[in-house]
Amino acid sequence: MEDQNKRTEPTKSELEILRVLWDKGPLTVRAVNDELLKVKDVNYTTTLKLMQIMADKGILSRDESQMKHIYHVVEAEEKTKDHLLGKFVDTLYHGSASKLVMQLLGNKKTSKEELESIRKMLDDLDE
Amino acid sequence: MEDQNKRTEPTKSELEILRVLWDKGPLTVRAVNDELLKVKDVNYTTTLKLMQIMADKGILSRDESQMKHIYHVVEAEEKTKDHLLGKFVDTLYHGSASKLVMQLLGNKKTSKEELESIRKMLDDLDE
DNA sequence: ACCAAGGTAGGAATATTTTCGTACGCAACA
DNA sequence: TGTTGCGTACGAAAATATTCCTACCTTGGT
Repeated sequence: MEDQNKRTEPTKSELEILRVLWDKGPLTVRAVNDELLKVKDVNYTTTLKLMQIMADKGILSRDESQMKHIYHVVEAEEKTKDHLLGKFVDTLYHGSASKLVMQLLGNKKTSKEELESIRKMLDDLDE
Repeated sequence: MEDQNKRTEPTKSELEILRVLWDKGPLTVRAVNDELLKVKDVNYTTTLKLMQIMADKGILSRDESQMKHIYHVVEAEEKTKDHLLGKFVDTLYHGSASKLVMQLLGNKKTSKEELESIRKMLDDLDE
């Protein structure tokens, strides 16, 4: 039995920070904030506070050996996403992955290339 | 240019109510609350308030001709889900639908039947 | 030695979301 | 007619999430 279910979800803001760390790897608060600033207006201490909270929760851990602490994500990116995706499928598609994919395929935004890529994955899976 | 982007997302609780209405069709507050009670402990007036707020926001509309108001969802279920799915893909998979599907396929929870169903959809799409 | 720049810590103020207490209306019926 | 059950309305409390002010520390340059 997994404990996936009682896991505490990252909030919206926390997720923004996770995305930066997933993409760029372990960073200082300053670096994370600089990334966020490219997208939205946010005060340095706000990001600091958020990352401290995330560290408290165990979502992040940090290297305090230097004055500029370096934060890194504790759980593997794929595992977190897996959890979030599972919850999403449950919430919107009654747990049916194929219903979700159907919606994706019906979606205008999904390009030919994406569709080809998906088919290839299915084929590869048969081996 | 769509206005999909500035659309205001339903909150978590609002989504729970939407799911009930999507599944069961237009209902009174009492009926929605009864459904929610199967899953969680929630006071009637809480559900009432939430649905009133949703009506204010334009997410729901209601038939007030009877004392027991009947609420129904304004926007088509598929359209709302499409929007939420799009945002999800953007947020977690940099907008790549195939990356999301890859995660889905790698997920233990996705059954053989689901996979077959997905393949069939892709095949059908070729015609 | 001092100052400036840039870092952390933490509490308090805000904003948002969720919950519920209370007032009040209407209809059935003893 | 009065009382009970079930409905709506709405303000305010409570819980969460977000933002930022202020204090203080450390390092580097003058």
